[in-house]
Amino acid sequence: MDDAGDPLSAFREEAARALRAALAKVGAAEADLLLERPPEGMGDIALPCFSISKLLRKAPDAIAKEIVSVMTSGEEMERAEAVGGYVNIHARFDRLAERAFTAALSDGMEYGSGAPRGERVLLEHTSVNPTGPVHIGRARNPIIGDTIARIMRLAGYNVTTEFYVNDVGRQVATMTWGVKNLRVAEEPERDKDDHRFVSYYREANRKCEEDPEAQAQVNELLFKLEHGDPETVSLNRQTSERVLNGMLASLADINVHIDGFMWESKLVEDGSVDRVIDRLKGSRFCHESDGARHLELESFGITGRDTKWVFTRADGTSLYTTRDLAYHLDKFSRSDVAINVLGEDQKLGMQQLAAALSIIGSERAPETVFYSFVSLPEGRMSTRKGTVVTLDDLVDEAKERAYEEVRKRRKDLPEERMREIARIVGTGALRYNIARIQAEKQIVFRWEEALNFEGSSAPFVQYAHARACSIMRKASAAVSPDRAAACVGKLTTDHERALLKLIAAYPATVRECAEARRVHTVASFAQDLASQFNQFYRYVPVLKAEGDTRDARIALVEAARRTLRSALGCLGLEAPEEM
RNA sequence: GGGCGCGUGGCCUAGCUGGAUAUGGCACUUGCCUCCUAAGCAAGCAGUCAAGGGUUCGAAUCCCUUCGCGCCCGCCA
Repeated sequence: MDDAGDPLSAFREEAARALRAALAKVGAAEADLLLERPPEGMGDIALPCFSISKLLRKAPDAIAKEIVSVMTSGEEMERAEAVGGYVNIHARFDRLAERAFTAALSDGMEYGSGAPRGERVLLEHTSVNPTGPVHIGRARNPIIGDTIARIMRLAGYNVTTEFYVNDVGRQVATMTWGVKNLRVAEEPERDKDDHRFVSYYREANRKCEEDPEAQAQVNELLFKLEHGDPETVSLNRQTSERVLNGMLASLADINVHIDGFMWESKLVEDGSVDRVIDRLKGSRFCHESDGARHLELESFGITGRDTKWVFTRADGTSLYTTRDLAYHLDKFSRSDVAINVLGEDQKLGMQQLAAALSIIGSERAPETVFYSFVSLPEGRMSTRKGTVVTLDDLVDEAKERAYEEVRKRRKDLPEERMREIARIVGTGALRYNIARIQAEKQIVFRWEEALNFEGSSAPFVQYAHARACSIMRKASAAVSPDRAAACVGKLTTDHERALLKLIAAYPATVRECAEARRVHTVASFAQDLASQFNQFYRYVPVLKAEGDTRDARIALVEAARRTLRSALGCLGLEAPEEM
């Protein structure tokens, strides 16, 4: 693996080698080398000696001291010390700084990039029913999905994102029936097809609840859909496509763009679903009752009231999960790693899908990132009931509030520029606020939190970037990597050193987040980096410094700027040059 | 009834393959713009890491029980 882009790797490897050798010398050659990051100011890498203590039957601190005394020195290490049962190793700052500057300031490759990897990653996200506007209960999906894609791409993975369009199910059929048979008087809240058609969807649902005849008609439409009745298929495709386009416009507003689409109807039309059904029928887990077929999954660790997994209705038509099974087989044929971003309500479904996959002999299973729902203080959102805050409303409100903030401080800017900054800052605040929280935690949506413009927020990070840009504009020229590396000795203050160390940690952070398919750690890294930069900015003059010191500081600002921009990019946020 | 997840200062949150004084932010109080943009910086206030038990030299982290919240257990998607 190519670690040229990671300034810390040489130090980490040297420290690991030295520690392993030292462990052998003290008679603990077989101990695991679990290294961790010590607290601020206590070095750059640490070996806890507590588990070794069991092995050697000695006090941890005695072992730490012994290890330190037998450790060899190296190019990358400054010193090792024993503190409270830990061996803390400090990196040689100059070496680290040289490597960081070389990696961060070289043109042609974004800082943080990992070496290209061979495997194809197919990342499915969002995939919501095209029955109405994207609301914030769903908005977590595109934000998490798009951010994972960006992080993984930077880390070197070959990622394609895909949206699975559920255009053959009952929900869409209900909407299509409504569009065809109902007349909805109310004007849509917005002149967009997702907002327009959701009224028909809601009205159709209401009708179905009170009128069995309407319900029967929807069922008939559903049957025609699955049996390829041209007129029905075409009308259904038209409505869902129009709603989908409305949703995609909303997603584009928060900088989410999807590479490809798979229409569920295609899997029905091209026979993939029938082939899957045939394979399931041949399984010894397959049973039939009243014409419907199901798999008995009790032996697959699935528990509850019912362990049946139904895959064909009595009329022979397929169900959502059956079609999803066909979709997964298709995904496997096009990728080496398949990742899904799904709401936590899909957990059982995914477990069943994995069981079904193994039953039909697939060696592969998708990897899934689950997230909990965003709810309102008054409870859960529902498209059908209309208790939603739409993404479009949220984006408008964010831009409006950000505009007020811009106007407060930048009266010098032309209107158009103020609007542009407000857009960047406002939509950024939204994305950041979702991305910063661990996927499995529930979120209760509150306007004042979603549109927070200070502290742990996108604007905080963007502001640090804008400040760095401001310095770079005023500095006559950027500093070359070689020139920067030559004056690292001038970086002597704690503020400078702490900032540089954070910058140096960026590539490893990106790599780890990509591997763990984790988003929120990049958000907190960005926050830490911005905070450290702001302290540096406050206490360390750059433009007023002279000679090598000035060049070293300009190089540090430029490295910070590039790192901030890249981290913002991972989060799908724009990096404004002024705010 | 069963399964999965979450529960950290008034509010939001990090840490959770056990380990060094539990991380940041919001709110609140108080300082800092003749100085590269104050969307900033600094200081203060604030914690029985849901509760109880267990394992361990050591538990926010692992195990058990209980409580609270969310999600799921459809011939819906």
